[in-house]
Amino acid sequence: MAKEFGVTTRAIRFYEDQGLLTPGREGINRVYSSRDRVRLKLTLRGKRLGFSLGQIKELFDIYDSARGEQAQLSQYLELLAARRAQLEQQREDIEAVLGEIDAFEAQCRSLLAQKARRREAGGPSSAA
Amino acid sequence: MAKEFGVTTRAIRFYEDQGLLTPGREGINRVYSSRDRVRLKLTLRGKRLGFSLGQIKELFDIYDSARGEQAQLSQYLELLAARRAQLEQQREDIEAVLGEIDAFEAQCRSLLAQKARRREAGGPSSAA
DNA sequence: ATGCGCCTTTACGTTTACGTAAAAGTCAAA
DNA sequence: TTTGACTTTTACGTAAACGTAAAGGCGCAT
Repeated sequence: MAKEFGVTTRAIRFYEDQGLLTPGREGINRVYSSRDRVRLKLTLRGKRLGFSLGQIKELFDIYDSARGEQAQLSQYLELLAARRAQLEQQREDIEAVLGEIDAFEAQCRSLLAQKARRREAGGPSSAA
Repeated sequence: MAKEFGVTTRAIRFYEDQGLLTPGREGINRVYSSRDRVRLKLTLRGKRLGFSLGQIKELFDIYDSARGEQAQLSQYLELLAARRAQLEQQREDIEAVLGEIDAFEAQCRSLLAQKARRREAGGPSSAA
């Protein structure tokens, strides 16, 4: 599974220690179910978004106990709302940074074009 | 400035150590320019997106040496493209997670509604 | 002069998320 | 049966990003 997802076995076992994965055993060897594969995928996605393993586990735990009492359900809804807010903040941040990157790229390209024109006009000299 | 941005002075000084901020001095005391304020804002935004301080510094350094040689400019464009790719991946991830949160929220709400109906119909008993 | 509040530097401590051996068990091929 | 490839557990090490004292300096109000 490590190769499959491009992570080390150490990382996978660490996720297991943290309760993110719960592989079965065949004798002593670990057997990963499709559930584990999904969870690993979600874990890596969470990581790409800057979530801590603890936060990711919270979400898993929530999902697992979806049949809890209504008080707990309400609590889950709260947590989900918090996550949603964070993600929307991130989305805003991403739009902002992408915009700035666009601007800076354009600036770079125009500088390069300028230099190219100067090379055509003024000859191959690099002097001013 | 710490209060202004809701971070500790320790964090601010740490960012300075890492070369993200470069406050001036009045005698021994630090004086933060508007440039520092902008950089702190960008730093915090980067952090919300899961960038490391090192990555953030790279972007600052790039921005600072925008007047480099064309070889460097091309290199900068490469780095910008890499960052853009990462951000677009994150955007995808965010959309996916937001979608899942929506689904889970809906599921939660329907469960709560069900329970509410049962309370109306079957009386206040919590049994099945 | 001295206490108070604020700033400064220095330095060790902590958490997170693994990396990196080390030592041992297992299973199949040669 | 021995070797090699793979797995397992155990455990110490590490980088990042600060937290948290500790110890002292600066200015000023009393």
